[in-house]
Amino acid sequence: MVQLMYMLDIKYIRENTDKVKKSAADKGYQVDIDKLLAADDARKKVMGQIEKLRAERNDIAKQMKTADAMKKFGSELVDRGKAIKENLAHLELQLRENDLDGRLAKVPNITLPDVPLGGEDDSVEIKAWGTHKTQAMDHLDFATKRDWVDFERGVKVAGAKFYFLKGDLALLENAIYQYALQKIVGKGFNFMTVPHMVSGRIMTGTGFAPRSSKQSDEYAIDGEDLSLIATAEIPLTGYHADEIIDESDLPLMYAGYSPCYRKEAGTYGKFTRGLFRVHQFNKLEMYIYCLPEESTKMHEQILATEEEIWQELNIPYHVVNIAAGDLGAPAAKKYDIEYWSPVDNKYRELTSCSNCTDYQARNLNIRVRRKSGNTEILHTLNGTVVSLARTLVAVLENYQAGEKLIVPEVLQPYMNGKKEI
RNA sequence: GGAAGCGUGGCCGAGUGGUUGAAGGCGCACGACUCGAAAUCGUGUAAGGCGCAAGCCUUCGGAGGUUCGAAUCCUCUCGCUUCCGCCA
Repeated sequence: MVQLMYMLDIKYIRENTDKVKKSAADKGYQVDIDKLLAADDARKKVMGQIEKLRAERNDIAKQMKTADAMKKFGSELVDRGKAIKENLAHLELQLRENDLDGRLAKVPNITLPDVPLGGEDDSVEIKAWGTHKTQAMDHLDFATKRDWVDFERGVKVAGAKFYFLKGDLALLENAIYQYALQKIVGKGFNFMTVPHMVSGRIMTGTGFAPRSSKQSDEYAIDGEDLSLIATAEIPLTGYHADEIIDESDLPLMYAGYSPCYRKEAGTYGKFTRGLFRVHQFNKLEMYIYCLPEESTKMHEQILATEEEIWQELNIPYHVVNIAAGDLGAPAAKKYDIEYWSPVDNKYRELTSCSNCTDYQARNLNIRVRRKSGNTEILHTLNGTVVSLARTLVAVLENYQAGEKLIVPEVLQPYMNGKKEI
């Protein structure tokens, strides 16, 4: 049932070699496409020989079915069959050693035409909203003073970058969650809870590395084929793995809430203080399965929904079209929303939404059945509704009033009507 | 964790060594009937690879093995169900 599925279609790579090479180079990936194509050539050649032998084997089996033939040619056919078996074993070993799949897995998704070239600094601002505040107390100092957060005991219990949220700040996190959940359900997203661990196949299929110890940002469970999820995007992608979905059922819009576990190795520094970059945080994520021709439109819709939230929370932000060099392997295009930090006097990442086109879907074998009856790989997209820890940072920086913190108006219903805490 | 049973196409479900890539049903598509629809009838309908095509090959949870030949027999493995144990 499970076919060989590739990150990118070998046929597509063959027909669009230059485009694939360029996208990989733009993204900064080291992949030798020529070698990959050579491996595919070799594979095809061996496959041809194998198929010829198999055809002969099947033919012999067919002849053997009648008792007559068995009497007449029995031993002759059996001998030929035995010889074929040996040859096949030899050729099939060659095929296994070719490792085309392994090579294909390293090819990243191609980028869409309107993705800027270059690295992190080359991302393009496409919109800015709101009025910047010019001054505020550091969120960690402010929250620590109010006894709202305890990193020291987080360290004692689990290690650096683990924390406890306490009292009104913990309640405020819940209020943000409730507000965002109502918002997204109102938009027609189907809310679901998700497994917080996934198998290696789902992890890699979504585009995350499960346990390649060094680069991996994910926590793997020792002795099990399980990793802690880094985002609800991962189980939400796996949800429809190996399924064929009727065209009339698309788009499928899901929302998942989960803790997100990330090693964040080597990211200590000035701008990662406090709650901004931690090993565990809660996040509400939206996820869409759609027709290939609709993914661009869906991407804009996801972005619009994200913007609506920051406008209602009245937090100044801008939208950035992320440059190729800063895109992960699965994304064809990505928008980040960054809020204006009056503490750091710069924009800092708050949410992110990606169009992964057919990359994740191909890898996990998720297809659409067209009205014509044909099947086709569909497209997937993901976007942050709210990432709670970072949203708290943004609110803490933007809503200070002396010793107190104003509760954003849209959150007050979820804070028992309190206007400040 | 222990025991037993099961894993077949978009879905349900036959099939226990040789025209079975797979009966039957549902669903879906097209056609007929109808003013139109429902119902009914007819035809078609797994996915993937190679090939201009004819056609060939692969796949019956996964990986090995036995055999001239495997959905069917053996081993391992994963999943599901039921019973027992444990427990929120």
